[in-house]
This record gives sequence, structure tokens and C-alpha cells, in this order.
Amino acid sequence: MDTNDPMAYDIFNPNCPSRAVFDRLGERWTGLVLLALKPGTLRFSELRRQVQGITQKMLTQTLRGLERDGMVSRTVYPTVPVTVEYTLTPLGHSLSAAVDVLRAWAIEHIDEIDAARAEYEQAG
Amino acid sequence: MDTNDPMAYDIFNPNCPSRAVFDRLGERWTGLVLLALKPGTLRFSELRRQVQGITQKMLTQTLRGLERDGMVSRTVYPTVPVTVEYTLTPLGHSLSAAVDVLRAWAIEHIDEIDAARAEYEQAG
DNA sequence: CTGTATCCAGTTGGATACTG
DNA sequence: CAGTATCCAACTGGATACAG
Repeated sequence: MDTNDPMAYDIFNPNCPSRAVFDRLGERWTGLVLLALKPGTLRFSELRRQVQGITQKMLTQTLRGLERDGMVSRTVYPTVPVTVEYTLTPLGHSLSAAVDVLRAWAIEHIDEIDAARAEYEQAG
Repeated sequence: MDTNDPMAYDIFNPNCPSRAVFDRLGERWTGLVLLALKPGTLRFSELRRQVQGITQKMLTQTLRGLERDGMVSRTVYPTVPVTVEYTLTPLGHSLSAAVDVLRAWAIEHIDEIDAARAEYEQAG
């Protein structure tokens, strides 16, 4: 692939780096954690309360992935007990804006989707 | 929830309908199939060739889900052997535009993510 | 060509217990 | 509080065989 040409990136190719990024977004909790951190810094327990339904294990795992990809920064304060804060990096903010487009879309089109499902059941 | 107020929709609530839409997008192949159909109608075998790495089973399953949600319409031509075409509905086109924002983001920020990963490994 | 059906390995993710 | 470690059930998804 000619990596000097942005158009050469092919999201449909499993070996293309852009596909890897796309796959990461497809992980179950990634989008929701990004949206939760969009308004500002949160502690681990606050995140867990915000993203309803996520388990401790999955929250930790998702945060590690986002940290690794440079989306989230993690700060530990040596209080007793320990305090840990998570914040979006500029890169993370940029991505969360794109994810927010999807959230807005979802909310705006709920009714149409519900109608389509009802009709599908009817016909099926 | 007050369904007359769009602001009442809470993507973080597992029982909110907007969350269901968001979850659907998180399924592995949904985004890629939407992007593949964005430029225009494709047959089953063409789709399969385009979305590299998808199996027949997963393509069928993903298309059924999109059809059920009113994103994709399916047309069967009684040729021998049979021909089946898939096209985005207006609703599907609208969603694929939002997904395309993510594709563009992914391609634009690959380098930054790679750099972050390298640094993370270094520190880790 | 466009599916459906079945089997099965691998992964995901929840529950629980424990630690600094 | 913020994790880590372990076990295990459930689901995902690939391979294969078969059908209209």
C-alpha cells in the first residue's frame, strides 16, 4: 500500500491499519466510555456509575485499550485510598466528537427504526 | 422516561432505546457493510468480495439485521441461479454518512495512534 | 448464486474472591 | 477506591455440508 496517499487506505482490507482502528471502535464499551469522558475528567467509580451495565473488569479493560491508543490519560493520586482520574486526550476528544455524531443519529432515528422492526415482524 | 423530550434519551442507560441502536452499530460487521453499500446497490457475492474477511454466515446475519432495522432493502430476481440485490434505504444512507465520519477519522489519525501505542509499549 | 443448518473452537464477558 | 486473578457460562463466528 502507498502510505503517502491517504486514498490508498482501504477500510475493507483486514490488514489495513485503518481497519484496526475501526475494529477497536466496534468493541462493546469503547464508544460509551468515550462519550462518558467527553464532558470532562472522571474517576474510576464515577465512570462505572455513568456507564450503566459495565462491569469492573470490562471498564478496566476498555480504559487500558483507550490509554494504549492515546485516547485517554490516567492520573493516580497517592491518597488513601488511592484516587485515579481519567481524562480524554486531544486525540480522544477528537474521536469522541465523531462518536457523538452516532449518538445523535441514534436518538434522532429511534422511531423510524422501531417502525421498520414492527413492519419486518408483520411481513416475516 | 419522557419520550416527548429528546434530551430524556440516555445512551448510558441499558434500557434506553437509543442504547439499542448504539449497540447494533457495535456489532462487528455492521459498519463495514453499510460503508460497502454506500456507493450503490450490490449483489450478495459482490458484497462478500468487497468486505474482505467476512464469512457467508456473518454477511447473511448482518444483512438480516440491517434489513430488519429498515437500513437495507433486499430484492430477489427469479433468474437461474437466483440474483439478490441489496440497497441502502434513505434511513440506511443517513446512518452510513455518520459511519463514514468514523472511517475518515480512522484514516486521518492512524499515525497518531501508532505513535501512542509505541510509546505505551516503551513505558509499559 | 444465495442462502440454511449444524458443529465446534475460541473469545467475550459476568460473578466472585482477594489485594495494596 | 481501584484494581488483579480466576473460573466458567454464553455468545461469536469459522468451517463444512447441503438445498432451492
